[in-house]
Amino acid sequence: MRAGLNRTTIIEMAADIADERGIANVTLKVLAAELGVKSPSLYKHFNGGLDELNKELMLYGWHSLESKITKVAIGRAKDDAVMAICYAYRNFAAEHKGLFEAMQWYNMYQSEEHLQATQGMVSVFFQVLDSYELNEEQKVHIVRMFRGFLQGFSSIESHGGYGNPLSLNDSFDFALKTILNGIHDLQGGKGK
Amino acid sequence: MRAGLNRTTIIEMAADIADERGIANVTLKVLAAELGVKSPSLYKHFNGGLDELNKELMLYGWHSLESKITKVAIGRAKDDAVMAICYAYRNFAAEHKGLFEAMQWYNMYQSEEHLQATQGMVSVFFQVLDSYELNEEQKVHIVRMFRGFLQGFSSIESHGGYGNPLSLNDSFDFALKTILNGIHDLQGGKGK
DNA sequence: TAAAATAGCTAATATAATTAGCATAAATTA
DNA sequence: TAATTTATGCTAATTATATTAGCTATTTTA
Repeated sequence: MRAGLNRTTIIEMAADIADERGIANVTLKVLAAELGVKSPSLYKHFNGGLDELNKELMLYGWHSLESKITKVAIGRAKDDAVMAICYAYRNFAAEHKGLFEAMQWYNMYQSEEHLQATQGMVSVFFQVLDSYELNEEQKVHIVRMFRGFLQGFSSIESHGGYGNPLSLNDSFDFALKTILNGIHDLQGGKGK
Repeated sequence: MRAGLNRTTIIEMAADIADERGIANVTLKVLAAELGVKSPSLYKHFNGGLDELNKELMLYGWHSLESKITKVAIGRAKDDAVMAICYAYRNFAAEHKGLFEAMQWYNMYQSEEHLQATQGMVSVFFQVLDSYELNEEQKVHIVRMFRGFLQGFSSIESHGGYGNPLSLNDSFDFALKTILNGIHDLQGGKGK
């Protein structure tokens, strides 16, 4: 009997372990045990060992996130679409703490692959921003602002870094409204 | 002859290694070699080994950042102060890539100590926001927004995650202005 | 169904962290 | 200042994980 593993099943298990037991437990030892094989066997699927696996985990995370935000953006436009995307991002980070951590952690090795992985998400943002009257430069600035804010806020929230008892939902909402106001201003007060 | 180490010299060396050779090289082996001792000797200063050292490195980073932004905020008020703080934050992250990474990485273990370490920076923000007419809730939202944005933007920038060739300075500036506009709106258009 | 390729295994090796126990420098105190 | 204590370093041994090498059985394919 063989275990019948492949790259996908292994990566998904790694994501599960990251979320449920923390990123520190994403080791070949733990992973192999969960999959019912011995750790050297994993090299048959990931030649580059743990490094390659972590990189793939990072890519898997960004692709999953892209898929989520693509879905929620369908059938929406303008502020409605932006809000939906941002909430989907934040929810993803909350529901996949370990994976979300891996997504950021493994960008340590800044790579073309990482750029491509986030590009999917960036494209969704750009498409949504097409429903406003903005020039290309403005869109770039706005997308960067959203990405920065979303990653930082989600990361801090996820680690319990916001000490104050005030509602985090309210803060998140406040921030999104603030950015959206900025967008409206650029359009000379045109539609939301 | 003894090496004459203490916790501070060790942590500072760890920060240097993180910045110059990457966080992956912050190991007891490398650290001990740089300090001219053998790795077991470091346990005399850090009972908890590498874990404790990393935690202290994280705290050291936040304290350093706090010190920087406190300095630049002196003698400034309102938008001028906010801009100065934010640029100091971003510059710190750029000048201390490795340390900045450690500051975030080691919040994996969300702890009271981590909350306290960031509290210094939060206090500076609150003090600066006192120069505006805002209620406490608004201030909390705004500080959270800044923290989120600054951490995310700096982190992405630092890892080369913003692919577009457009000026990052302009994007950063755009974002700060957008948030500042939001603050002005809350005050009914009062002073900057 | 024979040959080839694949996916698992065990055994061995490498690297880093950690622990135990020793020695001596430095600091403290009688 | 001598004696004592404590702190800081060392070496040797242990543990944990990643990784490599080489073997075997299963699966796939010609």
